[in-house]
Amino acid sequence: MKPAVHAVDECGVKLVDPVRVALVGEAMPEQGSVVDLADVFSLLGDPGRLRLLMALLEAGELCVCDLAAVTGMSESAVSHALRLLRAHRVVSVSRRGRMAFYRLDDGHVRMLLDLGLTHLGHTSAIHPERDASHQ
Amino acid sequence: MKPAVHAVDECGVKLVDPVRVALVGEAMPEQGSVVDLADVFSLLGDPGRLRLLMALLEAGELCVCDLAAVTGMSESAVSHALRLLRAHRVVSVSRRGRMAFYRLDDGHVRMLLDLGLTHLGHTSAIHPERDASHQ
DNA sequence: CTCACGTCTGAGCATATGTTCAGACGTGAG
DNA sequence: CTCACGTCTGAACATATGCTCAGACGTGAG
Repeated sequence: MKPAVHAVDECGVKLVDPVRVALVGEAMPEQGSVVDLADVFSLLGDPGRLRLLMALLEAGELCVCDLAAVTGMSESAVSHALRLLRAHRVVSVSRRGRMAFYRLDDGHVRMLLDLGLTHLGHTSAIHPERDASHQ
Repeated sequence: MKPAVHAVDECGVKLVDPVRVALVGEAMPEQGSVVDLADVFSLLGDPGRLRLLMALLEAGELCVCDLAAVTGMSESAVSHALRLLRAHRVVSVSRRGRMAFYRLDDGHVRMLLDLGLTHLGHTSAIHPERDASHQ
């Protein structure tokens, strides 16, 4: 059905299944899109930021110092993290007086977080030994 | 309804809304779980790995050299990335002869990838200026 | 057996990332 | 106005990350 060994494409690169490679290559999203998506995942890939986002998911809206208290991070670290999230439109600010209240502002990210929490539930069901205690 | 200014909790930390902070703190997943979830997101946060996984999502199964061709990475880089994904049980190998064929091996990750692709679609619909050309 | 091939691996390097520290900024209280 | 407070910022540092390079390993062809 297909060549047992390898073939060589126009550019001289060795391939095992050139047909499938070509098809998959066509179906792949453009470079820029992949990088953008990777950026989003990367944003969720830091424990500190992830805790910030889960706190906002739970609370709806929190100020910087309360976020610091909930996540156990320094207020400076929280501010840096929130700046990143703000730049990617993942969170939004509303300032009242001298305080800044943050909230989740991206439906897709909210879905990713929900799916992630589901994953957590399944994982702790599969690995009960990790289910020590709260915090 | 709530104190206009701040309060101080038992540990001497300044808080604006101690009640909400306590509630959210209770609802937060345990530290270890958050770190594990962050690890998963982090794994998807690299453009190279993300392209590898999307290629596998599309093709079902591919060998290392074909993965290198599809993603434009070196075979060494692909092998290093696959080792990481393998260690986290995101992909699985089946060796035939001297070739190694990889496939997606985590349902949750597959869902995250699907959701991500949806996000991509919406993003390019919202930001048409990014919709240059294929690849 | 001997060799070529596909894959894997460790070392080394350049870069990216997250934190702390010190201080600036804007706001509201006195 | 002056000061304290909550927040933001840049610099500096330590660490983590991903790549390349060179070579090792196991397998199958001759």
